[in-house]
Amino acid sequence: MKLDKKFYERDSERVARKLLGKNLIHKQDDKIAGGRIVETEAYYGKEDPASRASKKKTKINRHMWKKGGISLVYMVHGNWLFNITTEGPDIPGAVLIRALEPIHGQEIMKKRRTRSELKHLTSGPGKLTQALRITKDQNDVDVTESDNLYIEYSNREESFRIGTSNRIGVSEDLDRELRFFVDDNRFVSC
DNA sequence: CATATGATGGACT
DNA sequence: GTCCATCATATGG
Repeated sequence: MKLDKKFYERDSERVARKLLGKNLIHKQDDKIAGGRIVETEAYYGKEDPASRASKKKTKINRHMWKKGGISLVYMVHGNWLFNITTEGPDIPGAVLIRALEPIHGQEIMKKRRTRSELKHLTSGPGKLTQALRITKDQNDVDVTESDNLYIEYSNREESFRIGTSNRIGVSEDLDRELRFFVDDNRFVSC
């Protein structure tokens, strides 16, 4: 079952924590690829110096101000990064998906990554977009409506410890731990 | 136009 | 651990 609008229209930290253990799916050209989310980061608005929404709206970040549940894809250091917007209209926020445990379409993901070790398929924010073939074509998609790009509840009972840390790779972070990951999972990026 | 800038990854020591 | 190739955007002339 897909996560609905209500799931995303909450505080970013809450959404980031709750996304752990859910499955991210992307279908394209009859091929399905995806996996279990094991690492996320929460971003806020003007008060968050690390956020794309801390400055003015641009063509790329403008949908952080829209309703929750919209995909936000942009390029950093030659890699596409995949986020989902949180909160309601006019409250900017997003959650970055940083790592997955590969589940669906392992063979197609190996080809796209030109790597065969499971460990290196989706264990980082730029790696998972390559593996799932997420680019700016998948930007600004309503993931509560799409049948090709969405997040669904796991069908197995989930029980895991959540680890936290500061966010990775940001030059100016808040005095809060806004990175969340499934403790002891081998696909967490670092 | 030209250039600076990353919410990174991979190769290497 | 260190180094640097990467490339779409944003911004200023």
